[in-house]
Amino acid sequence: MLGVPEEILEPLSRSPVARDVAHRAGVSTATVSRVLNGSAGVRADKRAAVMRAAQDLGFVANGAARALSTRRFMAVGAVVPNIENEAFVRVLSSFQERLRQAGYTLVAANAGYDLEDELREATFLLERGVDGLMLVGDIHHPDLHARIARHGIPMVQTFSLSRERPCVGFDNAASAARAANYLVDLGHRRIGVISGLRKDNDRGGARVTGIAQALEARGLRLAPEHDIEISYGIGGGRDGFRQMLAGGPPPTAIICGTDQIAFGAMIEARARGLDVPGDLSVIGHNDSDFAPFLDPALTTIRIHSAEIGHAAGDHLIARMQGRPVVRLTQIDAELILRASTAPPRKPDGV
Amino acid sequence: MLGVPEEILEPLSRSPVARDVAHRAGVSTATVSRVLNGSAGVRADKRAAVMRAAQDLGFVANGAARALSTRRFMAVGAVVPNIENEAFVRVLSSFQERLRQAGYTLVAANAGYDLEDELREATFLLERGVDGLMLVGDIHHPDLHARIARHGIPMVQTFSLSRERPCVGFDNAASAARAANYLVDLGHRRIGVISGLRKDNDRGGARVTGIAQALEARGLRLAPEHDIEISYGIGGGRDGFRQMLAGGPPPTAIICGTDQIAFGAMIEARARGLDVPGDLSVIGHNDSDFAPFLDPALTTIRIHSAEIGHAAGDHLIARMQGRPVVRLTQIDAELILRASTAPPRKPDGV
DNA sequence: ACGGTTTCTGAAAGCGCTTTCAGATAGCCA
DNA sequence: TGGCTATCTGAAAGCGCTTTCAGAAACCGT
Repeated sequence: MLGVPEEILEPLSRSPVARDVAHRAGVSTATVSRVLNGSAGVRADKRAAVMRAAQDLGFVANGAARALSTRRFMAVGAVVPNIENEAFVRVLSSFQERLRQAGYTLVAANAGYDLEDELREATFLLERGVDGLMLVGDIHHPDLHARIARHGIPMVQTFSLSRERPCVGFDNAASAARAANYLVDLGHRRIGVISGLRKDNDRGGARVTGIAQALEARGLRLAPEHDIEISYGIGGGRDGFRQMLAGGPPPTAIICGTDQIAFGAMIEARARGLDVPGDLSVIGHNDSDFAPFLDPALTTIRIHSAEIGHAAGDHLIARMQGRPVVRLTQIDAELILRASTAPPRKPDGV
Repeated sequence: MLGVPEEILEPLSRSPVARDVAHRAGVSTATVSRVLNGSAGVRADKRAAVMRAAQDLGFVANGAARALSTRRFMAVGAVVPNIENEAFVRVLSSFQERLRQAGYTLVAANAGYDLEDELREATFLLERGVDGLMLVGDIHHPDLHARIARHGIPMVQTFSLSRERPCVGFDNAASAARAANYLVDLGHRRIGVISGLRKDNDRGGARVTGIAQALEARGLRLAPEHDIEISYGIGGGRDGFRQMLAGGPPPTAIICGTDQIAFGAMIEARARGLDVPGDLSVIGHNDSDFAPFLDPALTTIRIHSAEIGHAAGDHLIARMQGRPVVRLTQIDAELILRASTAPPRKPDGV
């Protein structure tokens, strides 16, 4: 009573091919193809017969044969540094949404912040025959662009802007600088940074640079002991803040590379009896779903991931279809003010 | 000085094919193929010549042609309910790891907890020619299995166990029941549940059922007003707990469908002046990365996502290679005890 | 140095689809 | 109804690779 055993359909000799449909409908494979695709100019009765036959047989065109014949695979690849990172997942998700609408499949790969690995994964996708490629950031293996070019497919890079390559992103330095300026405006003078690993990661690097420059422009500086680099995560945030406190006079405000890091830093601050935002203002990055629910709610730089994904998708689709595109799409990040930032308790003279 | 313009490689006539390599190496395409693949029995000098030529030309075999010829696509599909859900991402990630090692590509799709959409996405992957398919859960569109069978490819379902289909997962009901029993052992008598949407989601449903049965076995019951269904997320957890409090005497403990929900419920509890775990014990699901860092640290049911992904990958690879496999792999979830659970402050008589 | 093996190698036949090209049909006007 | 154009349709030629099959080359023992 639990339904037919699975094997009943299994040995179905071989899946039907276009010729089977053609036979059954009494037409040629050419007509079958015409009906199932472009469908231009096939007489109504034949069309119906083909549809019917295809239906009956449960015909599904063989993708490889089609790809070989049309020389288009209808798939695009994406290589992201970390598929478990919320921001990238959101981009992939919205990217896929667009692609799917246009009939493309997304094939995503994970490169783990390593240039060699990224090259390997991208090559793998290229071999598979993807029709386009999405990359993250502006730092890649020296061979990567040549390989992509050799395949003659379009690529777009996301998150960072670039003069040289088509891109969809924002100015990491500028938006981090905005956060820094906001803190300075509030009266903070000793401002720290806890970022994730910056090696081969232009986003992280640009953010710190942006902050340092903003501070300098205001006559302040990012002290080396307040510039901490950790591996991502809540635990990293705790460690990072602990480390920062070990290095001289504590900052009155910190900017963190992710909301997870900010969360960790806040936990550590509380454990040390520091009040947020009274003793320490905290700013995160990404506006993760939990950010508004922290105590206090986290001020953060919101990256419009969904829009980046959509724009990257639109860009690639347009190019694959030979339509004109703009090379650079800027989607600015936004500073979301919440309760984790406030003027320092006793304004520091410089 | 910024490097050569991008166009320099772009119009590279056409990417090299096996015949070009063959020419250059002075052999036939058959030999090229032999060298680049199975490589059995080709004289060393010819082999070297072919390698050399392939290298020089930057030859990359056309995947579609290869797939068409071998009738194997070297890709497997996965359809998950929500690609932004941590648990699924972790499974995909470890699943991909295994596949990648075996030379397969993972193509993942998002079905959004809707059976029709799942069918659509799976069909899409099937059309693409995937050699295997991973699904989540035990509830699917009635046509789905027939379609998969028609393609003659193996599939494996994850997270839920099944008598009828190959699967890798755990007994959702049993592990939730274990959590319930633990709470009862602590002395709790009024236990509530906040789960995500259960429609077309056997995992969620099984968990609640498991809890209800466990309570009944101990002479208790899951009161309808303590059985709340919400859409996932922290906000949902807050709403859910609020709703629960509105329905009569409050529970002294709750089990939540995810750690996010638990987080939300804890926030709401605190907002209402309830102490966790003094007034309310909370158990989550998944052991998300933030769980140990909540205040108090969250007791939760840890799902060994990485192991599920690995096992599912191994299973599929074995079947695609025609090796024997076990149909059912059980990877039990584990109750991780932390600080969010404790005996109720004043033990309730039943 | 020769026949018999054994090892290599290339020609050619697909894999299943799309698409061109020319022939077959249908449609139209006088 | 005949001739001409406009539509449809099928045969056949690929797409670029793998793989079979049979012939060529290399190797062996005597």
